[in-house]
Amino acid sequence: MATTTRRPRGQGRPHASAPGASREALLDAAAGLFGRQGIAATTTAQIAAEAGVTAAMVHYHFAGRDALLDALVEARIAPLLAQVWAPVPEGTPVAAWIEILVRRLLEGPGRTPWLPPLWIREVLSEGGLLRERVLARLPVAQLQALGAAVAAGQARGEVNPDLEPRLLVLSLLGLTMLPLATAGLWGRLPGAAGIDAEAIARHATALLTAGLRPDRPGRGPTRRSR
Amino acid sequence: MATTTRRPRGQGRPHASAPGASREALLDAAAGLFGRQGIAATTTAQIAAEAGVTAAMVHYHFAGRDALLDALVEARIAPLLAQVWAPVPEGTPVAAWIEILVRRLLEGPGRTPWLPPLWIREVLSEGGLLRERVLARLPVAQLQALGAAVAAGQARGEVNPDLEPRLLVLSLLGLTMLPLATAGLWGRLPGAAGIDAEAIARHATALLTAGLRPDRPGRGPTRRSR
DNA sequence: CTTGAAATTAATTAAGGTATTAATTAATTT
DNA sequence: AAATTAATTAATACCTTAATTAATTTCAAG
Repeated sequence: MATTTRRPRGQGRPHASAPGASREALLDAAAGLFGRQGIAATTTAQIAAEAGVTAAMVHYHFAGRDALLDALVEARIAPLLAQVWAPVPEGTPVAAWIEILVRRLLEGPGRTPWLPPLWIREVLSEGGLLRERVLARLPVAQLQALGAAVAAGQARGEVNPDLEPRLLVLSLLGLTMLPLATAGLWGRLPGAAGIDAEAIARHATALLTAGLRPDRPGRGPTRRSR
Repeated sequence: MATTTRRPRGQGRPHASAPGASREALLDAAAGLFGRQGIAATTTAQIAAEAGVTAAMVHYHFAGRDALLDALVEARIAPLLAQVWAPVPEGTPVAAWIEILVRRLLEGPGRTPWLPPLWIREVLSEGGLLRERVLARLPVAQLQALGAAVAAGQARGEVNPDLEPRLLVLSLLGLTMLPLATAGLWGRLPGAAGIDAEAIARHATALLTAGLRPDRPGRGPTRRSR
C-alpha cells in the first residue's frame, strides 16, 4: 500500500513541489485500486487516501468521480494502447505480426501491474465501466488490417483455415492479459509458482505457432533463447 | 428484463405456488444482473425487483447480500463446474481430453448467458468477489491430472514442448469463456457480426490443434462437420 | 508589500444502500 | 376451529458515499 511520505498534511496550499503532483498521484492511486478491486468497489475516499490527499481533491482536479475515469483513459490507458498498436512494417507476414503483438502486449501493458486486471474486468467484461471510453479509442483500422491479412493468408494456404480472423485478437488477449490478470489466483493453487511473464510469452507464442502439436514430432524441447 | 407476471403483489403470504419459487427467482435474478453489471454494481433492490419481490426477501431467504453469494455459488455455479470437470475415460490422450473440455465448456457454461462474464469478472479477475468461494470448489485433483498428462505427453514428444502445462487450462478459458463474455463488445465493432458459439468452438479447437499453421499446407478449408 | 489566484483540508449535506422490525395474509398443525 | 408457522410487504433506522462549501495556506504578479 502506497509507501509515499504520509506525514499528516495541514490545511492550505502545500509548499511547491512538482506541478500537478497530486493530480498524477490520484491517477496512479486510482489505477492501482481499480486494478486490484475493480472500479465499482473503489470509493473516492480510498483513492484519495492512497494518493495522500483528501477526497475533495478528486473534485478539484477532476469534475467528479466519473470525469476521473475519462482522465484515466486519456492519461494512462491510451498511451499503452498506442504502444501496442503502433504500425508494423508494410508486408509483415501474419505469423510475425502476431508474434510482435504478443511481445508488445507483454512489454507494455504486461509490465503495468494494474492494467491486465483492469482491461479484463472493465473493458472486456460485460458492463465494464471503461468499455465505452476505451472502445472509442480502439485503432479500428489496425484491427481490420490484421483481420484482412489473416484472411489473405488463409486464402493463400499459409494460415490455418479453421481460424476465425475476427477472433484472433481476442485470443491474443486471452493468452496474455488473462494469465497476467489472474496471477494472484494460481499462487494459491498447489504447484503453480514461478510462472512469470517470460513463461506466459513462451506459452502463448508456442500455442499460436503450433498448437498442441510438437513443432517437429519427436524432438526435444526447443530452448527459446533470451 | 424478467418477463415474469409482475402484477403488484399484496402483502402477506402468497397463495401456494412452487415451493421455494421466490428463492429460485432471486438466485436467477442475481445471476443475470451480476453477469450483466458485475456484483459490486448490483443492489439488493435491483435483484429483488427483477425477481418480482421486495428487498426484504433477500434477508428472509438468505442471511444477507453476502450469504446470497454463497448460495449462488452453491446452487448455480458448482453444478456447472462439476459438469465440465466430470471424469474422462482413463487413458484419454491429451489432445482428445482438451477437445472434450472445450466442448463441455461451450455446452454447459457457454450456454448459460450470465456465466462467462461472471466467471471472467468475479472469479478470474483480481479482487473478484467470487474468487475465494469458487477457489474452494475447484477440482484440484482433476486439474493436476491434466497437467501431469500434458507433461507426460511432452516427455514422449507427442505434445508441443514449449507449452506450459500449468497455463493450459487458463488458455482454454481464454479461448472460450473470454470470447463469450465479450460478445456484447464486438457487436459494435464494424464487420464482426455473426460469431456464435459454434464459431468460437471451431476457432479454439483449431488454434489448440495446429496454431496458426495450416493443418496440411496448401489444402483448402477443412469443413468441420456438425 | 499587497493582492488575487491556486491548492488544499475540514465540515456539511444529500442521496442511496443494507439491514431490521412490525404488520399482514396464507398454509399447516393440533 | 384455534393456534402456530411460513412467506411476504411496508416502513424505517442506520450507514456509507459522492458532492459541495467555507476556511486556510502558499504562490506569483504588480
